Amino acid sequence: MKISTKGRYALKVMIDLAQHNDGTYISLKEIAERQDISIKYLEAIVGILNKAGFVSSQRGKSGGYRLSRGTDEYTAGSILKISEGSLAPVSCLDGTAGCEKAEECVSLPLWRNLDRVVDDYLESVTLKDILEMK
Amino acid sequence: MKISTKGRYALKVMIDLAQHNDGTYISLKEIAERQDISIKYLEAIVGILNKAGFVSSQRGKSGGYRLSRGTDEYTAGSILKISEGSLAPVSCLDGTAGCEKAEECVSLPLWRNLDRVVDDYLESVTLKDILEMK
DNA sequence: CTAAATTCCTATTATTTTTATAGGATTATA
DNA sequence: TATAATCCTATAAAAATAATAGGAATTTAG
Repeated sequence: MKISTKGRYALKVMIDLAQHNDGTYISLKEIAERQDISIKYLEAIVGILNKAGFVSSQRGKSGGYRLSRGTDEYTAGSILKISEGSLAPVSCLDGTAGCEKAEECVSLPLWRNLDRVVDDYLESVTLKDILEMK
Repeated sequence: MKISTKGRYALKVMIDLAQHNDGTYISLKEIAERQDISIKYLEAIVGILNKAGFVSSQRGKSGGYRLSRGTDEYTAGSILKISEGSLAPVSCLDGTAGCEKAEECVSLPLWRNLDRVVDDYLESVTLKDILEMK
């Protein structure tokens, strides 16, 4: 039940951008040094956040990334879902697919409830909240 | 954040044994057929449950497995933790290790809370509850 | 008694997913 | 116009997951 580095690093990037949220663009070089993650791997992760509109980018010299909304407008859940693809504990709850044996599956209600519990919590926490947590 | 087949199958085995909980020993052959999982893979999974004392085994002809306690004495969490090893969303919350940068880690409180939320839910559900869920 | 059916044990293999790295094209600015 | 950045596609390395294989040990049913 682990969150992969994609999700963890995506959250770190968002937190880092939030901590340097002064309207200027922050380069991956800076983030990579602060968070101790390679620039190349960060490129892949920030690419996802960028495509999803979670960050704005500026190419070229002195370019970089910045948050595109206020820190209270991102939930932990939204960041993790975008970067991980899905947070569902079993793949039959991913997207639209759904298992054929869903009707008769005795375990499914448990997984559904677990999914709900996780989602409820992660959607209740904003990036702003995370910065203030201790 | 997926539960692996180890955890899913372990739960299936426990549910199957609960559904045939008449004091007799149920062979892996039966369970394998009902749950559509290979006997060989089941052996590995039930081995874990057996070592943990979750099931009792009887070797030899007409042997098999049966629950060693009442269905209300197993939580979903205990079954999944034994089979998966850990349910923690990040490895720094596994066992005793702990990350060196824990003090300064801005994400950690979120992961701790998520771990708590998951654990609270899964420990609140018993095998008996699962059989009655819909 | 003994053949059959089962658990138990240790390796090994195959597959998939995760975790990156590489190289260079494109873009904007200082 | 050189430099520093994002962006894009492909590839590789490592780790974890999922499963199989072969046979030893055990118990019972006939």
